[in-house]
Amino acid sequence: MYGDCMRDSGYTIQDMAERCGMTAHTLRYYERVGLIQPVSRARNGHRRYSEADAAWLHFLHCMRATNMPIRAMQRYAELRELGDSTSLDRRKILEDHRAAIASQIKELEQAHTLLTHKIANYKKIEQRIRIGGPVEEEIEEVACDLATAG
Amino acid sequence: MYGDCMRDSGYTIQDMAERCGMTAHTLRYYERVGLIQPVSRARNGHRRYSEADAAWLHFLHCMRATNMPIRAMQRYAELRELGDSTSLDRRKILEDHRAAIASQIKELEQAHTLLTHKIANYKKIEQRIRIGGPVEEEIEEVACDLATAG
DNA sequence: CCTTGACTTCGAGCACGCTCAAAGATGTAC
DNA sequence: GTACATCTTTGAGCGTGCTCGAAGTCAAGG
Repeated sequence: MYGDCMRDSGYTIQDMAERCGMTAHTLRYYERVGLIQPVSRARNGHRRYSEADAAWLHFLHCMRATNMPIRAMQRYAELRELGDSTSLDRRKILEDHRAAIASQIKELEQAHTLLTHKIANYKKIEQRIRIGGPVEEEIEEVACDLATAG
Repeated sequence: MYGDCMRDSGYTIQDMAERCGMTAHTLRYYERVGLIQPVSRARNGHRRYSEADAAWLHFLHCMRATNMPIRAMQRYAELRELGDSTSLDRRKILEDHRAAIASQIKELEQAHTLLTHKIANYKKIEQRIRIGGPVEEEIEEVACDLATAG
């Protein structure tokens, strides 16, 4: 396919997609919606991503992976383009998202605990089935009612 | 509105929605797609939810809140209807979801750390702005490149 | 009797975040 | 020069999970 002369320095969209755990489609989409500034091009018109692009895209990926809405990311990207004077607003956005992350972690941890209880309960039920004993849905009293609610 | 004779025992859909942090729309939707068995009715045809329904819906809510797909919840609900013989399959589903939760927590914690770094960095930048010093984007070397990538 | 309000069903619509298809350009290899 | 791969743009389409609107029922209150 492509030899050495069309490199024009930088990552191709495919390279970048692999590096950031996104698809090329997504990278173009992010550019379209303003999450990343127009990427520089090789002479043939193909995108060539820089290291700075890589870092920024990696950051975007982290934010999306933790459920920051595209809207918020757009707002952040916009402020970033405006320079240092927007530091406060940008920090606010990050602080809000950090809080959102904290509350997600809390919910996930609660569910994790619940599941651990329920899984233990299932193991007990399976044990009863194996030894042919009576299978009652609620074998033990667990901290949370939910462990035996299904 | 409703006096005493139409109670017919059980929570109304509104009560239930509030109790479980969902909307009445969502409760009907869950019933439609088989996440909950047809709910018993008052004589006027209105739904009346039992305590058992409440526990099950609360569980469903926990699973959805931690991003279990509706599909998986449907599968689980289906097995639940089939009784104890499906214990193993159900446990597998819960174990899979618990693993998914663990990996979400991991990702969220990483992002949380990253954000803490970035926020600290923004505070430094704001400090420089206040004292009128030179504002360089990267004031400190932080563990993660990303802390200064935007 | 008429209004009010909470419910019912049903199907359509929506927000989000991609994801893809079509048509075309360009560069490499044979 | 022909095949092939990789990219380009544009606009449309899709999967998920609700969310809503329309039209109707039913009981209570005035």
